[in-house]
Formats: sequence, C-alpha cells, structure tokens
Amino acid sequence: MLSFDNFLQTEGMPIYLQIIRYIKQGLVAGTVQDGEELPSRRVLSALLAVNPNTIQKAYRILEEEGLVVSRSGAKSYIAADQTQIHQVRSELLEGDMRQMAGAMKQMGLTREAAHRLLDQLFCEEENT
Amino acid sequence: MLSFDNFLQTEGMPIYLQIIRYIKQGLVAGTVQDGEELPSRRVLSALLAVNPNTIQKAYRILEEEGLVVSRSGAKSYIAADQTQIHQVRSELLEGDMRQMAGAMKQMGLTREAAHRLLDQLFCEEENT
Amino acid sequence: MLSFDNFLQTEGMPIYLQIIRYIKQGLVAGTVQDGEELPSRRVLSALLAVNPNTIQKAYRILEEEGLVVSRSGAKSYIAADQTQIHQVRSELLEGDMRQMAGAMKQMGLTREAAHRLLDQLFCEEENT
Amino acid sequence: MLSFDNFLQTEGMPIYLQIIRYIKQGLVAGTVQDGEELPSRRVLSALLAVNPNTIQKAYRILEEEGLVVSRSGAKSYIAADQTQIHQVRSELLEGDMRQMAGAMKQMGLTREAAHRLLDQLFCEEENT
DNA sequence: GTGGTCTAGACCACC
DNA sequence: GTGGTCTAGACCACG
Repeated sequence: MLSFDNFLQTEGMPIYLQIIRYIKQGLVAGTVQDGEELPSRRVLSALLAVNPNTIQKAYRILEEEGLVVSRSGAKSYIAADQTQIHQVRSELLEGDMRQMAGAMKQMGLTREAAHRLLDQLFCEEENT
Repeated sequence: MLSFDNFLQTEGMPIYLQIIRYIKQGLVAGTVQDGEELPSRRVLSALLAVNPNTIQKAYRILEEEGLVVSRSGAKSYIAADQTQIHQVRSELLEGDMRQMAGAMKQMGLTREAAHRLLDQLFCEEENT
Repeated sequence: MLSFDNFLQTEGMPIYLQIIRYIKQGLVAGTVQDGEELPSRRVLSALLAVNPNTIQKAYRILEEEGLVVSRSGAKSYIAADQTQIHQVRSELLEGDMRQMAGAMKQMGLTREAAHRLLDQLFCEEENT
Repeated sequence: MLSFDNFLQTEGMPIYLQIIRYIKQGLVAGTVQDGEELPSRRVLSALLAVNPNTIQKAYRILEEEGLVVSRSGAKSYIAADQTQIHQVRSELLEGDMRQMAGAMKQMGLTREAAHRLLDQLFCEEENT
C-alpha cells in the first residue's frame, strides 16, 4: 500500500509533479505493486491538503505514461510491468543522484566529505 | 569568478530558483567571494539560454536576501559576510541535501547502494 | 457594474496605470460600488485587448492600496469605504486634472478657449 | 526662449516623451520660435536632472519628426513652420482635452461641474 | 555596456 | 470558470 506519510513538498516544483514523482518512487521501492489500487482522488486530496483537480491531473499523466489505468468509476490502478519500473528507477536515480552529486561537487565537497554527508543524512532519517 | 559551466536545469523546479541555488552553492564553496562581480544579466542569460528577465529575478531575490547588491547602470556584486554564508550553507544542507537523501531512501535505496552511486557520479564527472 | 466602454488608451502611459486610474475614476463617480465584483482578468483583458497579466498587475496594485480584495479561485471585489473614496478623489483631482490644466496653460490656451474646447468635447461625446 | 521651469514629470510616462511633449507645448504656445536654439544636451540634462542620453533621444526623435535640426557640433535648432506647429497643436489639444473631458465625464461630473473645476484649476495656477 | 520595468503568453492550483 | 506565477522579449534610463 502506498502511504503518503513522509510526503514533503519540494520548493517550487508543481504539486502534481511531486505527486507523480512520489508514486513513481513508491513503484521503484516496491512499496506499491502492479495492480494495486491507488487512493481515490478524494482521499488523497484530503490527505495531502490539495485540490482534487490536482490529484486528477497527476493520475491522468501517469495514465498517459502507461503506469496507471483507470477502471469503472473513479478507481485507478497501478499497471506497470518490471521493464517500466526499471525504466522509472533509472530515470529517478539518474536525476536525483546526479543533482545531489552536482550540488555537492559545486559546493566544493571532496568525495570523502560527500560520503560523510550522505551517511549523516541516511542516519538522521533512520532516527526520525 | 563564478562559472556556470556545470549548471544543469532540473525539470520542474523554476529556473530562477535553480540559479539562486547555484550561486548560493558557489558562495558556500568559496568559488565566489564577497565583493566579486556577478555576470551581467545578458551574459548569464546567453550562457544558460534563458530570458534575461529570469536572471534578473534571481538577482533581485538574492538582493532582497542581502547577498547581492545591484545598482542601475552598474554591475551587480556579491555582498555576503561570513555569517550570511554560514547561514546559506545550513539552508542548503538542511534543505536540498536532506530532501534528496529522503527521496533515495523512499525509493528503497540502501546506504551502500547510495554510496556506490555517489562514487560512480563523482568519477564520471572527473573524466569529463 | 463597471463598464469599460469609453476606456481609451493614452500613448506613453503604462496600461496598468491607466486601468487603475479608470477604476478609481469609477469609484469617485459612484459608478462602481463597494462590494461590487470586478470583471475577471480574462474578460477585461479581452475587452481592452491587453494581456491578462496587465490586468492582474492593476488589480494587484489596487489590492495593495486596499481598494480591492482578491482571493485565488474566487472573483475580485471592490473594497473601498467612503474615506478611501474621498482620498482617491483628491488624489485624482490633485494629480491628473491639475496636470492637464497645467499642460493647457503651458500651451498658451486661454481660459475661454479651454472652456470652448471642453464644451465641444462634452457635446461630441453626447452624440456618440 | 524655452524655459523648463514648470516642467513636471507625468507619472509613468517615459522621460524622453515628456521632454518631447514639453518642447512641443512650447512650440504651440509660441514660447519657442522657429530657428531658435534648443538648450544643449548637457545644460538641459543638468536642468532636469536627467541623463544626457535621454535628452539626446528626445532631440533625435524631434529631428526625425522634422521639428528640429541638428547643425555643426551638438547644437540643435527648432525648424518648424506654421503648418507643422498647427498640426502639433491639434495633436496635443486633441489628446489632452479629450483625456481630461473623458476623465471628468467618467467621474460623473456634469458639464457645469467640469467648467467649475476647469476654472478653479486655471485660477489656482495663476496664483502660483 | 549596466540594471529596471512593462507587456505578453502559458501554466499552475483552486472553486 | 477564478486568481497567481514563471518565462519571454522589448524598451527605458543610466554609466
């Protein structure tokens, strides 16, 4: 089941893109499985304190990308095979890590310092 | 001098925020010093292939944050003391870095895998 | 209701300022009342053949002056009490009117000629 | 001789247009005659506390409109025959009075009130 | 050349 | 539908 517990808005990024991204991250992590039902627009809208239209937009785009199907009524289901998931994984990791590494390098961190920072960030989260 | 060589646009995030972040990273890295002049609106806009107005917006916000001074007709300069730089450093580490680490964890990436990826990206860049 | 029928652009003066002035004139005239809704950005932009953003700017400034209230997703409304209206009236008479009179005098127009011209223009409009 | 004593900036209108306008008003009023020398860019720039480039721009446009000629060195002279002056007069009066009448009408002033206001404005100026 | 502003068009989030 | 924002391009005033 896809929980939106530690969903956190990224500054500046459109909300619907953040939702798409969050769901994709769940796919990659295996937190959400093929065929699983997505939270209804109404529920998710309440959960994230976001307008239903915005949820709808995210779902629609995911559907256009072939990762989600909408069936009878307003229910949406994950429809992603392993190939797609792998592709999404590359896409996300490529983006995130590259950005992170770029930021670290640009801030003048050595590789060692970068590793230390990474460790620190991972541990911090574990204690949360 | 602040070079924008390895500036890469991130999808979704407003360009002016990315520019602000890039300059802040340079400040933290010490790549750009207090009193140094910033590239002019036109030069930087040509370099990044964005509208001069977008650069203007980034510089204006940095000025409002007290990190840059601009005078009409004259150039724009960095004006940030050590206290401000330290504050910016915290802001960046607290914000961006933590967020990326969170995303990676949410994707189920182990710490070891993250380290491997980081190494890979650092080496990749070194060969460029 | 505020009609923009006889709105005519003045060369050189920024459009958004002209719109602001027009609305203020309506306030002074009592053509538009407190609590009344303003035409939406799109409607007015189509009516005046200008960009919606220009309307937006005018409305935003009026809001900053406390004469209009806007809420995202909802309409914009006039919010001006009598004190504010009186103040606007003074502002308009002191500013625009005096300025035009000054320009006419500077052109060497006698008071009589000015009166004749004024009459002429009032009649002209009446026949339209 | 064209004096810039009661030159007053109109809000929002570009400075170079205001200068053009002021000179045209002088032409219409007869304050400045055909063949008369315009103040040098430097002098006028100091007088109006405006950048010489801006004066230059105004003079250049007046020259393009055929109302001014630049001769040997930086000196500029009025070169406007009666036909041209008459045309400028119409242009200015049309604009100003129409705008003033429009504003008055839009503020709901009756013709009588408009005349009273006009009188008042003319008298006020006389006492200044 | 510099920075500042006005207008334009597209997109976002909300009702 | 509504208002809010981001990007774009042209113009203004200044050095």
